[in-house]
Amino acid sequence: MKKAIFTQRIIMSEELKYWYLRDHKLFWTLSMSQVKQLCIITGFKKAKKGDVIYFSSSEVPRIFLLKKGNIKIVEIDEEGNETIKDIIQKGDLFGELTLESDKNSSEYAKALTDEVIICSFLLSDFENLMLQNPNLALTYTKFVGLKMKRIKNSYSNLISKDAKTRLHTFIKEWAEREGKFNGNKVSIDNYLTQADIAQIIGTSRQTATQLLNEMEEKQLIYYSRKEILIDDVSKI
Amino acid sequence: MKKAIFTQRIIMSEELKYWYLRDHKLFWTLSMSQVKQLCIITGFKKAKKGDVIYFSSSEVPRIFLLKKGNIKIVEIDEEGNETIKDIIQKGDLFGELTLESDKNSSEYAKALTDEVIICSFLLSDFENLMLQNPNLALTYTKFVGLKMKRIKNSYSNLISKDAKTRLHTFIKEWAEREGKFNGNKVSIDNYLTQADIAQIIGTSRQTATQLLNEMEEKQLIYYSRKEILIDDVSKI
DNA sequence: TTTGTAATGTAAACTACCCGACAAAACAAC
DNA sequence: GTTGTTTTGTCGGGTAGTTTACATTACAAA
Repeated sequence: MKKAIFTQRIIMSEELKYWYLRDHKLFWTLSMSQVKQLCIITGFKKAKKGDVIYFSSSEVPRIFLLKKGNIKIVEIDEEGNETIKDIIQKGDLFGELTLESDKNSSEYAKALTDEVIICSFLLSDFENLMLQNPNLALTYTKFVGLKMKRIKNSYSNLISKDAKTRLHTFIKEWAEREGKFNGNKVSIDNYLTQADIAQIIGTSRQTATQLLNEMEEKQLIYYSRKEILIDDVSKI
Repeated sequence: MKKAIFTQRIIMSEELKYWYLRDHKLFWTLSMSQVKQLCIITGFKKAKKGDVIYFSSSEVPRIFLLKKGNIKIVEIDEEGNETIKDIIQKGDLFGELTLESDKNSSEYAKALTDEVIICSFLLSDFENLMLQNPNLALTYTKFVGLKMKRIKNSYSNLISKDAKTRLHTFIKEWAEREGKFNGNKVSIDNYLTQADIAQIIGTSRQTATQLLNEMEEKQLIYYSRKEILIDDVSKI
């Protein structure tokens, strides 16, 4: 099950790092020098599909920014059961969004796609920058707030609906977030296994498989390991 | 089912309003004049148990602060099914945490306790103040972040665990947040019905009742409409 | 091309939980 | 007190979904 853990730190010129950060909406309001202030201690990590990425809690608290690819945040309990806590997509911030480090959590990230680029900076630096630049704080808050709203929605979706509805809403939302549209047809780049999907919608792998096949029989979707094709999103 | 809707706007001296706001951690960093800036347009509302409080979406977006009591935020879907979206406690901020108004949601709040005092101010004023006072921005960000973490936890708890575990974790967290401790014994001021609890942990009322009685048989808790007594929190 | 591993498919037994229905108890209003 | 309403208690029948267990297929590495 477990694969070799391998994450690589990339050596990068200051200039390049700068653009990586500047690229993100959150940092548009910052001046050149302010971004550089963050960059100095910025670490970049690259990972490949299946790689495990730890945010060792012993280190100084950091904020992460996913530049490329997709990762999942999972938590392991005493019995070794994986629980998916979050799916992070390109452009998302993650880590200590509370701006407070939390020691006793056994969370780690796992790369879902082949090319994953993570960029991180020190929490303290980020805080200082927020104090200097209130606009950054405002934007950041909106980011967190938006994310929260999303989570709350899937949350209430989860508790009240049955597995089928949950799968349908999940696929729909996924399509809306990441799908390439072509009229009503959508293609999604599928970096999740059926087991992953099952975990996300809170059901067993077997049920997820059954439901996906059922959707395929009804010609609603075409499922493969590489991509998911949706014939007509409005029908889902 | 529905009770008369009745919320009362209280006329208050500037001074008193000022202290209501200043009282909250979030506003400690603000100067006298800055708080007054918010206060000018601040509205206070008082409600009694069972009262429904609307945040009419037609109005200007606001941020709310619950000064006293407990309320629940519920959403009604097409078929009239209530879904509990949040339980707000004394001191909590709620409303548009995203700092963006959302028109098409049919949410409203319902008072759970007898004396509920809500204080609100305009979103735009708050944003301006955040820009003027970076420290406020930082504190606010931490607030939102913390809330997010809580939601995420209950979320992953909900999808992976069975009803019994969910109830246990809920009671435990409730005790930790609001209980009056006395060694390992805790007493919780119970403002929720078993139906409420069932909704929160995502199960049917009957199952919740069964599980609560089971816990009582095992001497883990003593349940009544007024309060919940826990013999030993560590055993839950 | 073979071989190993991860992902998907399928089926049957079992069970936690939902739902309907009704009774009893608790509380509030009169 | 009496009466009305909300909350809590209890019992089965039905079922969606879990679990175990194994087969098959896809894919990458040697």
